[in-house]
Amino acid sequence: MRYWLMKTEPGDVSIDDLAALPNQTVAWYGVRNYQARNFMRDQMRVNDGVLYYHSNCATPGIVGIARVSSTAYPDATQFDRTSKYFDPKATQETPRWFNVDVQLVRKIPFIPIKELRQHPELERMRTLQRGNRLSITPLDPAEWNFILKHLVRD
DNA sequence: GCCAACGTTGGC
DNA sequence: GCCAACGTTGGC
Repeated sequence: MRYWLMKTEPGDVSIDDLAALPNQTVAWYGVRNYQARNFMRDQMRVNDGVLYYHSNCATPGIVGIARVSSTAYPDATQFDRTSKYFDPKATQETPRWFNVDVQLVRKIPFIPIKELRQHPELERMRTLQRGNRLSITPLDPAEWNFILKHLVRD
């Protein structure tokens, strides 16, 4: 069982958008970075833990807990000419991009990135590293446990 | 296969 | 809106 932090822009699929979707599940489409793709395709398993993170917004931070609810399958948007994620080099026979499904477990009280930065236990988190731009990053179990035990208040 | 130019990400 | 950091592209 692995743990992940997955970024989304709230204008794209916010935590409330996710909560309103059928089965509270979303296909994690649109990832066009090979490292992030490989995490989904090669390492993610059903029931892996996910921290749902809002990025590129006024107050970035963790907004919910989710889980991986499918293994990876070809990202449908790569074949869709009308999608901004269309990839002319991808074919049905040799898809280039993959995604998993992510299902909401529960919304949590907002944990801003500012607060994450205050804890030495989390200083090695990939998301907090300078220059990090990966939208999907692995979390140490220790980091996951620390956040759930000490930072999640409900 | 190098590497400069370019585009994107994302915190601030 | 700025800009540092990074990934990708494409000419050579």
